[in-house]
Amino acid sequence: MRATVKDVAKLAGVSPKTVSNVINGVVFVRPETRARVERAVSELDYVPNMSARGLRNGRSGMIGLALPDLLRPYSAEITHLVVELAHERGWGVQIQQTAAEPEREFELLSKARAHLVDGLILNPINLGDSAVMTAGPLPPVVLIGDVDQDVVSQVAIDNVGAARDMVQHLLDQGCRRIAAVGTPESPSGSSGAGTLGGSATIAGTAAARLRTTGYHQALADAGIEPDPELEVALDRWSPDGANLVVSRFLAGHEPPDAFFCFTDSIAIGTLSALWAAGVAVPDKCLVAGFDNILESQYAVPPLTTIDFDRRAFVHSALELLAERMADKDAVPRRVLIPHRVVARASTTR
Amino acid sequence: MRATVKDVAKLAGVSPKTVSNVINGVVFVRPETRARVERAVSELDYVPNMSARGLRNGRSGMIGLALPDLLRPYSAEITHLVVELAHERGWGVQIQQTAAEPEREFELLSKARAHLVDGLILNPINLGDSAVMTAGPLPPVVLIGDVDQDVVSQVAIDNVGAARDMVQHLLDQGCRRIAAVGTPESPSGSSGAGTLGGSATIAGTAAARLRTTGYHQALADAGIEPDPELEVALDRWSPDGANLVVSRFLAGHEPPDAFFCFTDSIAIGTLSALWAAGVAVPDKCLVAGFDNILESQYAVPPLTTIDFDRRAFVHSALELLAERMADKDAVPRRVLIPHRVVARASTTR
DNA sequence: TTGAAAGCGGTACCAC
DNA sequence: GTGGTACCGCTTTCAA
Repeated sequence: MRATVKDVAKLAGVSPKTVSNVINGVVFVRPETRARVERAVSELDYVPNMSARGLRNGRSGMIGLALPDLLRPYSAEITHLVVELAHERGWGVQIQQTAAEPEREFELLSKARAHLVDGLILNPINLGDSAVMTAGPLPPVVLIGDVDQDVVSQVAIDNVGAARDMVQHLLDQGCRRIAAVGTPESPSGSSGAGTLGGSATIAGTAAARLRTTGYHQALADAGIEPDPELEVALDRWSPDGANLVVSRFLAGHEPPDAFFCFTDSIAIGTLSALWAAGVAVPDKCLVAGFDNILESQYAVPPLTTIDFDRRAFVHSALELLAERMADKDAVPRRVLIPHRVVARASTTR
Repeated sequence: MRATVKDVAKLAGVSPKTVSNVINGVVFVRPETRARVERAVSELDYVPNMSARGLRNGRSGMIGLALPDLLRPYSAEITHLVVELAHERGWGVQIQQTAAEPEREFELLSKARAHLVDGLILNPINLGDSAVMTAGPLPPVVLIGDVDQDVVSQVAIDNVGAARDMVQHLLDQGCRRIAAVGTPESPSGSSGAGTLGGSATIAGTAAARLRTTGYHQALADAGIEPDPELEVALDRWSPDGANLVVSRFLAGHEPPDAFFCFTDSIAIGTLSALWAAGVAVPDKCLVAGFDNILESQYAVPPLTTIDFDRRAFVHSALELLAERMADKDAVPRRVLIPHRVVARASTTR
């Protein structure tokens, strides 16, 4: 049977409270007593019961991480960093997949309120309908990614600016006819090359809208009229989705001067479609991505992309969460992480 | 303040026990009583406290998933499926990263014994030194991936057979000089092209050894003497590591007929190195991977790889875990998931 | 079918 | 500095 504080206390000849003091090491305990307790602990192979501790303290020592889709390499990098940096703070990480379903986001908040997690890092997709905006008393929550709200703390990058910078970079390379891949699905379905079916939709994402805005701004600055035909909508930001819509696009259009893909995953699918269509990159057509995932450097050819300090990004998220956990009434903060264009072979001839 | 069972009971005019019965829906409750309780629950916005329930029941409703490195796309796919399939069983998933450090694997088992998780799915790297093999009473554990042991349940694929099949495929394409990328580091450091530094080591992994064995077997079957120069060691199975060692290899050797890469991530780094060196794939050199990650289909060129049913793989892991959780003394089982070679453009001229 | 009370394992409040 | 004790919220005997 499992040993408890009482067993340890009995063996060490002290009270349960003293055992607790030794384990949590907060108040001063006479070294001799401490040693006796520690010996008893190891002798009985005692491990504290987290459920009991959680019940008593009202905290579980775990945070929740909710991402729309764990398959995206971007998600994997975020997860990796959250787990690592949370570990440094002594927090465990419970992971959830919201599949862009508001219902799942709601379920999460319940779990948080059920004291399963002490706080939540949430990468929302459909925040408009999301529970975050509607529910009453919230657990400590930090949003990652772009969302228009000021209810909870948030860490993000300047999506509009980054998209503008990237399109500017493509313009600098002499491109005029620049397609965007990953634009929000238009309700009318009139966009360039059709869309891919699927339950998990990313259309309407704040990021998609903001990056489209940046794309439009850069074109406008260069005096170029946006061509709706060049806006390729996508309902899932994945290589397979991108590969499909870009292949369709190429079947119906001349290749543009460049494809600005809203994520590196999209860019990888785009590169594949161009390769299959026999369009050489960067000789005939440039390709740029967004996020600088690890794989992008080893794409063929290596991919130009938007980079930002992901570790700083996640660090800020945890910092903001810690703030909220310490003081539920702290005023929500918003942290913006700087970005830059990383030019690689896919956009340099 | 948070509502508790008592509050609900009082409002509904019943006892806490009845509330519990309604919530857990196990015993029969008079519909009228049930309705009253349910109304009280929603009126008070009651959410059960999981810590208390966990303390009482001795189960937390969560399982732990421990992977050596969350960055690998392969890990991301596993995580995705574990989270999804565990969700279907009503389990939460706590995620850990062991960084191939036995110490972290040990920490995990502690957490399991601390009742933070009810069971553990562990992808071990250094199982030789791992706590799994040494510790006394284990929580329910299922290993994923190849390991030589019969202490706990396990789900795996036939690494030797799969590697042999893949090399056979390359031989069938007319290759004779076939390099292997990802072989274990030899202690003497005498292997092909040197290795990459780093704290997280994957050398000595069972998978690396088994895939090397399969590679040797296929060569032997074809009457080809293995050439140690063609065994490129790698201490991290990542694109950057592979890109580096393959670039070095190409600087010192003629390109082989083919590279058999021990994972798709390695293959992606290898494709990039070949592209940079101006070696055309598949015209001058074939490349094959292993795992069939989502990205491999959209590599340039699309990557030949070993595929297996990942969903079945994870499903089996959860099934085995459920068995162990139900009966700690159940005899450990081992499930083998079938594999097949998926031939794509990277190995077909 | 439902109610009352005990207890899961730790910790905080108060004494000493 | 350390010991007793109540109590966190839920579930599970045992009675009614």
